[in-house]
Amino acid sequence: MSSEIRVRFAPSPTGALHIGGVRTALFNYLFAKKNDGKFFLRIEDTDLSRTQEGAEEHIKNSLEWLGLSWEKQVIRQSDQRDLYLHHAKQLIDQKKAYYAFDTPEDLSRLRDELQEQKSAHQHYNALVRVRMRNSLTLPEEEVKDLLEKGVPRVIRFKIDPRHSYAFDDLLRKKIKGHGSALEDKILIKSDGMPTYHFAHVVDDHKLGISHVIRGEEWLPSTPLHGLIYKALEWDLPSWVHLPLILDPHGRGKLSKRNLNANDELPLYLQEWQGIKGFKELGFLPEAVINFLGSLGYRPGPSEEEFFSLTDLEKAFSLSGLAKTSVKYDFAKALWFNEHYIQSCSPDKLLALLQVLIRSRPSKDKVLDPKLQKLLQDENKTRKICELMQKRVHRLPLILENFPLLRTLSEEEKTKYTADIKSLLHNQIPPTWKKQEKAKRMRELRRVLTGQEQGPDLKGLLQCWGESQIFTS
RNA sequence: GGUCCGUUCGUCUAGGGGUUAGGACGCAUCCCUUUCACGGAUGAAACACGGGUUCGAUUCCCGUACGGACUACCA
Repeated sequence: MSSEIRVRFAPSPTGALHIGGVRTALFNYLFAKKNDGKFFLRIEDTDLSRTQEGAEEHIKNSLEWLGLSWEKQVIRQSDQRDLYLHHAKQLIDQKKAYYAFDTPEDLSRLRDELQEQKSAHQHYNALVRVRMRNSLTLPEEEVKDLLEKGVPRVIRFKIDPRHSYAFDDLLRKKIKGHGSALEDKILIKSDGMPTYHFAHVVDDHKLGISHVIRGEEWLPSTPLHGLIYKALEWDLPSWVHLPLILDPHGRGKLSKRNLNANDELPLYLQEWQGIKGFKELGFLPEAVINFLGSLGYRPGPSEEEFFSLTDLEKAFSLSGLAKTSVKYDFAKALWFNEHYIQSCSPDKLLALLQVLIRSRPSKDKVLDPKLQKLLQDENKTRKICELMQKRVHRLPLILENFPLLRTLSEEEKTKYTADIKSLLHNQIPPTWKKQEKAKRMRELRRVLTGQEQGPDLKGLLQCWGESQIFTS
């Protein structure tokens, strides 16, 4: 076979794609791009009960938003259950796997028992299988009978406890495992669907995957996966286990339940079941790429902090990957986004803001009528962008933080008209003494906006325009 | 409990047998400015611990501690 680089991202459609998964997808994609390889998407929907409506679309939309493209051929595991069954039966014929008829109650009793005995390894293994109901212990006739009657059964992989095994991980040293610490894992569940362990091996082989780049949570089961490859007499892929993204305090894997309710950190790229993602919060895809690409990755000893997807595609190397898990630092994500908002051209920023205004969910706060009026004028909108560009780290803040115009009392109008008119003509009012400019400006800002601080006051006045200021 | 992985400022990291251990985020102070922000400057802040190996270890080896992952007919 060829030495072509072929990688895949294989999420389960059990919910929204979260940023840990996105990062895994990103590194797979980059590795493929850098090496002129192929990047596949595979939907791992072997657990029918957990598959969620819309999740597959959500995953695809998220990747698309970031600009990650995948091979047209998308594999869905639920479409090919016969394939897995075929290979599992092949293993049974070769005595490398066996049928097991234990009921859930049997297994639960077993677990309790092993726990009580404080057994070193609390597994369905070589020590245990000899006293359970399976095709290794039951008479051949009875097994045949049970199978014919359609009694629920699973297919388990037979682990030889006497051997120890070692496999390579490109990021680490050898991954070592002892047969005695491994379990006779289930390959095919009683509903006929394969487990992850079996399905992904079959599919990765079929797709000719050269490198399995996935999260570190799979490291402990990699010896099992290697053993399955060997049992099937297939070539092993190279493994790369990416360190995990931990919650901000490093207390555990980043997940919804690990976050405090008041953390308000986005976990998704795009909205899912009412929870806003990076996109809805006003992040640019460039910022998210840069942020995720800097979590556990450095392009080299360069001190450059900013890189685009294209930069990464050109330069990506596995040697830049860190071995240590990283904490989710949202402040850094905001900083990247601020940078990319600041570097937008006026046209681009205007376009982004217009998309935002159009897609604004109705349940969000209603905009101030005066602001709304400004937004109907493209030149005014452009001015708003100009005034706010250097002041926000998320797009919607351009609107949310834009100072509102107070309604002036008649008395105030009389008092400030001359000053306002001067400033509208870009001139400091002639009646102001030089040393009181700051004081006057502050006073005027307070009168007009009710705030002590904000964007350039002259700019604000010109944006609002004379008629709005006085006719309200 | 068992198995596996990891440990450089609070966070992301660079580095690597001899360095003033470098950068970035965040934080603080100052400058700029009509204010805030932006920008600029400066500052505080790290090699988990103990043993080896070595002339010398933060860097290599071994332990310990700590952290994380896994331990489902979930992925």
